[in-house]
Amino acid sequence: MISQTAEYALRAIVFLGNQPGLPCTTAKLADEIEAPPSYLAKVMKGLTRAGIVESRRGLHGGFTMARDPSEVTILEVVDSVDAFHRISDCPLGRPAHTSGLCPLHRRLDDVMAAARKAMEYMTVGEVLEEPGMLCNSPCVTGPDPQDVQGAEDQAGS
Amino acid sequence: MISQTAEYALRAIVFLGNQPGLPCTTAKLADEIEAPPSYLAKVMKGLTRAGIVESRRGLHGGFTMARDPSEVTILEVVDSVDAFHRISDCPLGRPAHTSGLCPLHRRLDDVMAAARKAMEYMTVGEVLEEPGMLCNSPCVTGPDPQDVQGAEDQAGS
DNA sequence: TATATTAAAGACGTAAAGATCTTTTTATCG
DNA sequence: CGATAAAAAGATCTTTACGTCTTTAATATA
Repeated sequence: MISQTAEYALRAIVFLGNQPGLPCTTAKLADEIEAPPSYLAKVMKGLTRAGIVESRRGLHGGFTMARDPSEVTILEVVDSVDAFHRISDCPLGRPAHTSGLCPLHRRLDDVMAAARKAMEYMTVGEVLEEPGMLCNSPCVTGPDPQDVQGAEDQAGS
Repeated sequence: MISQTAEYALRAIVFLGNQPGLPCTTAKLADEIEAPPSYLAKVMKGLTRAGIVESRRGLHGGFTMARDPSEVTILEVVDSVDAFHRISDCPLGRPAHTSGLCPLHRRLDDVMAAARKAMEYMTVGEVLEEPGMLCNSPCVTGPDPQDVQGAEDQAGS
């Protein structure tokens, strides 16, 4: 639902939002948010094109927030790198459904709409203001992933 | 968000729910719901394992609903073929976040939770009962996809 | 102006989702 | 029993998302 690409974008924005004015290079950002540096470079291009961050090349360059974090929604960030689609047309292309979706797809679109709306109302500023350490705050001394995986409820035999 | 695989599963369930008792073969189902037959066969295995449909091999075999459509939620169908995950652990594995997510990931998990809950409350029966033609009803004479693509609002340059 | 530093752009490689095909197993019917 | 019809199982192919690498363009500083 939220792609890996969107995850990286969100982590990057949260980090940049925490250092207003200070440009951060792709390399440093990647290190901070634990994203692959070369891939992050691509992701940042999307954020730049969307006008969420500003980029400066050359020495002392890097990325800074282009707008106030309180004016940037989570949805904008997600959409800028990985368009989050609603269902607007019948996936089966039924001519009878060109105006209005069938009961099934209307419901599925409702789910999408709910998720979209939830993200539209969440701003980056809100996330920053909330007390509690962010993932990319330097809150720990060493990385210790602990590899807690599994123990998911499995319905199949 | 709702994968192609889940789409096929949902269309199949809606079709089967419309013909209680009558077994439908993979080939017929695929034709009706416009899914690739060989791939649909795989998808149906997931639904069978989850106990949502029953399968019968041999002549006059096929798939039928194993439970009443009103007792089957959209979420169950989606989960049976393509587990829909919540965010339970910090994606960065921060030891400080083993109990509780950071402000960002808690919000992202909220979005997931909302989507999940929405699907949990939608039953297949509800979809079937609603007036309005379903995508896979034989409501049209010929397929005319019309290829209406594009014209999406684009936030970029 | 020359050099170092940085993002932009794009070619290329990898992994996972989506899709196809073949073989095996189970069932029906003559 | 033999033939046919169907799902189950699994090998393989394709497409797309994810990720790496190299080259180019822009910016700062000496």
